[in-house]
Amino acid sequence: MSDTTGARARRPRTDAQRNRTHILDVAEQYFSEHGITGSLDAIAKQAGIGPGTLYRHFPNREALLAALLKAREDELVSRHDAIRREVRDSTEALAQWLEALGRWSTAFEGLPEPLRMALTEDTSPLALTCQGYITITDEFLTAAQRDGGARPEVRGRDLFLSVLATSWVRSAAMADESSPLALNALMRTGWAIP
Amino acid sequence: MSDTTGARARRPRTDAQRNRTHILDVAEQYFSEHGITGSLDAIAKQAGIGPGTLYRHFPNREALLAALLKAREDELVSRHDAIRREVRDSTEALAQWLEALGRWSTAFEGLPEPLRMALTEDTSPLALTCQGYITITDEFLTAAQRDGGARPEVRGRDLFLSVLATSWVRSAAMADESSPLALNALMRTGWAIP
DNA sequence: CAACATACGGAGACGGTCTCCGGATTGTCA
DNA sequence: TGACAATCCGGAGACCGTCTCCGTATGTTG
Repeated sequence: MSDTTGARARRPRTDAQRNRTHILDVAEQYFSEHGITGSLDAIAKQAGIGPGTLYRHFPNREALLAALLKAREDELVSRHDAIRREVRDSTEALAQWLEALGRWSTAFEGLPEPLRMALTEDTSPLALTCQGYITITDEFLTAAQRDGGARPEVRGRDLFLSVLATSWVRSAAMADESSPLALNALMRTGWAIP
Repeated sequence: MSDTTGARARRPRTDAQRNRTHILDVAEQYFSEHGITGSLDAIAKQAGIGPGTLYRHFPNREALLAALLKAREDELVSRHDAIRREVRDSTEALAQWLEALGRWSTAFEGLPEPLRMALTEDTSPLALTCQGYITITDEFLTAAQRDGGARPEVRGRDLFLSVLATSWVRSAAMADESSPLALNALMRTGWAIP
């Protein structure tokens, strides 16, 4: 529905489109290096544009983040498909999905924070994404529960939050690198049935 | 060693002392209402003093926080004593200690964040406090492990981080109030041996 | 090539952190 | 008690980050 709609808007100007993708490129790198709390104006400057331009494309940090994560969404969705296709054991499938979620939520330093926020304020552009992933988690979870591999009292939302929480611990590189692993193990013994 | 040291500093002026405690009072209330990310200058204004005065007493937000938590330290220490005195079952003792830690780390909205930071940068005034509580956690934990109530591979540091992580989830009041409870339960099945 | 919609850019309002130092206040000692 | 020195106060303002507004520039369409 983007081609021949009745009163269709003309398509965005090419310079705008170019700027948009360029901002995303720069932001991707900048957030990777400085974490998501880095200065947005600095990103604009590094992209060679004015702050106004950046803020028109992405009205705030969350919007920019959402756009960046959109790119990684395909990655996660295809991982989701691969797991459904290749992993027979439903418990193992859940475990692998949670691991994929963990990688996703540590894409940038400090990412777990806005993700958690998005779960409370549904006005956030990240809220929809999170909700979708919770649903997927629930699917894997109920399958595992049906097969007796996961405790029945656990909910998908709780697992999603667990992943976020352990990713949050991992943030701000700890002196002790083993803690995130330990927490993951703790979580797993928490939801799994041996 | 505060009385008759050789070249002892004279004791602080009474107005300074008065200001200090007054700042703490105001900050306690302000952080309770607005979370720990509230404006420090606003606290100064509300206390009827200049920003400079606040920052001389507490050079940054962390220092102020540390001072506020110092007050609650007694509370936690006495809780620690009470548990050791009254709770016979070492596993139950550990559980109760973790619960006390959880309450401590949710004293103010947003508190878990600086606490986690303090664990990585040992220059923080909060670092010592955290370290102490990790040690205590380790004591309770090894006792529980000796009695076969806790998994041997778990470490005190991991449990402390777990508590912080669940408190972090609780922050920013979720629409779903049951999640923190669920996470706590998950954690417990994670470290406990039935 | 108009003329119109759209987008750009940067000046600057705003709010927060934190510093600096002239002036006020307190403690001390003769 | 009356200086004097040590100490502390207060607020102006430097600095940084977020975000807005609008005159100007650039694309797009007929």
